[in-house]
Amino acid sequence: MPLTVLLVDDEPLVRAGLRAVLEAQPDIEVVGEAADGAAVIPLVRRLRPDVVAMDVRMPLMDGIEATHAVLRSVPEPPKILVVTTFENDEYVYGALRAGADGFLLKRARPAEIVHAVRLVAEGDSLLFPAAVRRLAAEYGKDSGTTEARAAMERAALTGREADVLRLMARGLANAEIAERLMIGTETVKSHVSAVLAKLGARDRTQAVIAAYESGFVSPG
Amino acid sequence: MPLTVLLVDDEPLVRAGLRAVLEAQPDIEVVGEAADGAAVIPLVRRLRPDVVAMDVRMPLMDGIEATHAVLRSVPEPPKILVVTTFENDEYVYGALRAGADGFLLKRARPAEIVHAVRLVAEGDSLLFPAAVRRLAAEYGKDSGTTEARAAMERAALTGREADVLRLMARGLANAEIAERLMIGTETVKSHVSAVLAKLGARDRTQAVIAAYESGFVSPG
DNA sequence: TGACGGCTCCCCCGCGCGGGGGAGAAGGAA
DNA sequence: TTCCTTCTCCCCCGCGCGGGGGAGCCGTCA
Repeated sequence: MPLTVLLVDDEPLVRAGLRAVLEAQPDIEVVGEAADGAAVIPLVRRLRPDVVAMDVRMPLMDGIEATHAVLRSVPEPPKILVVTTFENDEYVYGALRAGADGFLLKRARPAEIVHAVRLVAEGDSLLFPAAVRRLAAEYGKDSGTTEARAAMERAALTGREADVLRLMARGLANAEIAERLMIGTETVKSHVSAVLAKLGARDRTQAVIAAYESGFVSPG
Repeated sequence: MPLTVLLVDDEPLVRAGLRAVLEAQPDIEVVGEAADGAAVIPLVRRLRPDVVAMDVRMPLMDGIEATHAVLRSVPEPPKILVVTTFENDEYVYGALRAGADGFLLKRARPAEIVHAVRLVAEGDSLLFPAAVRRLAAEYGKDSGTTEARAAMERAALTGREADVLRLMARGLANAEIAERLMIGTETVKSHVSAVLAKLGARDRTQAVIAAYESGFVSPG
């Protein structure tokens, strides 16, 4: 009996990616897809998947509400694996509180994705054990950084720009970044300018602030 | 090359149990044992284990301090798997903040124990990802890295310098800070220079990073 | 009374930063 | 193929930033 998975994401591309990765496994079967949280409940009722891989950010009904609904829709609800782009997504905490069983970063490697699906399917308590769940319950949330995070998403930095921003956020000067990345300082300047433009920042300090506020980098 | 594990627990019985469970695996080798956190560092230096299974509650030096010490003892520190009896152990949150990679309940089944060791060894980000780590930091209320916070305290900024740093951390230029504080730009420059000198920062970007890392300002 | 620290303001000076251009190479998509 | 993005590197130029000085005012404390 294969491990059945239901994919829920508003982006077809992401669904296709997940499907490709998961179907490559002989014992995993993607039994359905949904583009929005509102469409999930009937699908869960009919397909009874073992795992629901759910995006947190979706139109109409987001992953938090959908998680809530799914868990109350059937007597033996599927495991919920929350899919997100940013580690410090406020929505993740919300989903956790709603009863999600695990979460997964979109930039995870294929092996990690498969791994995560198997883990939640097994009901592995290492993912979101009660202790962590309690943490989330007591977490005050609503920090107002949603704007910053949205801005960071809209920015759509390229890989190299992200590299540069990470090093900027560690206090490195252009020449130091160039040395670290083994490229010329003029190249670094180009990337820095691109980052500033995309983030709407006037100087590197504002860019670094945006990086912190959006959770692109985290203190500690 | 087997997966090497170092056991740290004040109870010999627990160590024996873990050893029995882990040694039953052909690819896992228990390379050493310690009865207290204080004894861990030299062992880690000598044995270079892949994973340290560490009890949080121990005499002399507890698992939190020990985790801290281990992570600073060698350039490529082992993964720390925190072992605890209770799920809601406050010490677990402390260990998490100290940089532990995963945790394990003593009442876990043998298969789960082996599973957990393998997971942390693989560096699986599903255990304690940054989001959960941040959650723990939030929960503990004391934000910021301990070192960074200590540095900020040592800096002993004057009231005005603190004002200026706060505005710097909001991305304001010197002229804007001057306007906001109703003082001259030259005055602001004086304060900025003082802040940089006290924080050991080379430029305002590094100062702002220090402000975030120390919890002087918080995202959101 | 003097000494000290904090806040305020001023000067000069070097330089890294950021804007505005342009341009070639590589690789994927249409 | 052509088109586009990404990454790479180059030029010039203005300017804000930060360092190094100095200085006056006003409190507190010895």
